[in-house]
Amino acid sequence: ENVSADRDLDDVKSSLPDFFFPPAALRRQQDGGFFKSPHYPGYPFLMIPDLSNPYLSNGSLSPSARTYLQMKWPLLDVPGSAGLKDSRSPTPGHLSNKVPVVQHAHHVHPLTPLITYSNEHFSPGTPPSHLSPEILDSKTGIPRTPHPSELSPYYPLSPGAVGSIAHPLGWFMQQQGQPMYSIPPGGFRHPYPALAMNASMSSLVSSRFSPHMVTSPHSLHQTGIPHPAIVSPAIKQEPCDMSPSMHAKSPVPPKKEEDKRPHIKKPLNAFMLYMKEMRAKVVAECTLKESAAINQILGRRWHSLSREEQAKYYELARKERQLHSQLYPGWSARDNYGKRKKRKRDNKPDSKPEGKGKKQCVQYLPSDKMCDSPASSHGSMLDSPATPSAALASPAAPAATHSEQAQPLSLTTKPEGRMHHHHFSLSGKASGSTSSSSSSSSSSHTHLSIPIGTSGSQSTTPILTRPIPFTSLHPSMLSPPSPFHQAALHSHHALFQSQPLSLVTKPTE
DNA sequence: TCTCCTTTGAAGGAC
DNA sequence: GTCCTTCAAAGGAGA
Repeated sequence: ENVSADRDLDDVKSSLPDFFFPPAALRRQQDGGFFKSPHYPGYPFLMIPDLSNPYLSNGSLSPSARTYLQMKWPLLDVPGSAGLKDSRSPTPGHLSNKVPVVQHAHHVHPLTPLITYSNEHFSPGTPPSHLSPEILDSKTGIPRTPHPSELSPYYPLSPGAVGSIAHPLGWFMQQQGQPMYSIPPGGFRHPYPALAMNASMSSLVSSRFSPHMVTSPHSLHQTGIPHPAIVSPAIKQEPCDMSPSMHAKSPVPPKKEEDKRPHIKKPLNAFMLYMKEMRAKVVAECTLKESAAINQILGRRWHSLSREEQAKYYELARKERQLHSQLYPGWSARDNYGKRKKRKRDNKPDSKPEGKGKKQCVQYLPSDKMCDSPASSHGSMLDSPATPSAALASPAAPAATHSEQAQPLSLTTKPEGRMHHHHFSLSGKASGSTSSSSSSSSSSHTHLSIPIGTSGSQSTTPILTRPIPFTSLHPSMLSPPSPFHQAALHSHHALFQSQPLSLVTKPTE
């Protein structure tokens, strides 16, 4: 995966000027080859068990965190007390775009290592070395403006916008080459007190971008918030405040105060984070291009992840939410309701099975289209294996799904999420996730299942799916069952022994 | 141009 | 506590 990820990254880099991505040799020189070969390119510091505060008050790594780091990344040289790359370190962490993680970890905010733009990091005066707006060119010795990726790849500048600020997760998203959030081109007037950018913050932001960026017509509003969760109205095509200059040009009168609110996106959940990271890889491996199909694959892969792997993303998501809540104390997910075009929903999952659905009963991943791989899973495969990973990885993790190995004729759980949980859940907590997905995509079941055995009745539509044998799957699509999975499978078998095949029927009207 | 599709997870409202 | 709904990302497909 590392090779693949590096390759992807290199591909991206190769398309950019050397200014942005110095030659590998130079990079190695800059980072001293310190982290040139991380075992895992992502989440180096987020995987630390003692996430609440993996670092000691003096900035050094706590023993437990150090141990974990060493275990997780054997090649990672984890200093004992001097700290990884201490903020006082002569080697700026941001010079390494490989493992930015470490670069931020040492000057971690007490809350989380993700917060690099809390006030304490924006104190007036000369910013610390790791936040220095300039990087000495190793060739000329002349200070140069760092590339966003060096600051934080997580918040690459959006087109025409300037206002990205280093995001602690930047390294995580770098491979995708896309910003997690964007800043309104014209900035905005934030509705939340916590969004106010103080002078030091503002100066830092402006100082961290090259002149042409700062002088962009869409330069960051003085009171703009350099957080990526705020989406550009230009992109989202949603009502949003504009800078004075924009107002001057716009014949459209300012809208209602409420409409001026910037669109603050929801923080990404664990799966979304995973998707962002893995999408490119799946796309590369598979000939499929449709996101819906890719997402199906990703969904399956997600379930095939080990508990530890998922835990990384849950933790990452947790940090992201934490950060988000700090930045936008008054924000509520409800605020975004109705911001996007109302999705046409069928409250009754089957009111119109073949109704407007454009792709009803269409398998995104037909069995004969193996995308030379995996995923190619049969649509029905999507119902398979199950791993209690998620359920155990996080308190909020959903219950496990079932395994086709244990259940030759597996049931699509989409329409009856709750029921699904009741039948297959291996954990006590049955989150609403499954049902939520079913509700949000009321017709999703038809895409993933092979309707069979309708018994000639139109009144009910047994949602049955016939899983594909593992042998028909591409190896890369399925992870070999880990001991954890095996244990889960075992439990699952037990479950099924006590509850044979429960047909989930979908009443139609 | 806009919406749908598809995935999981989080959050909030209703009951 | 349970259930339901919406949104977060992504980009091809279809209207």
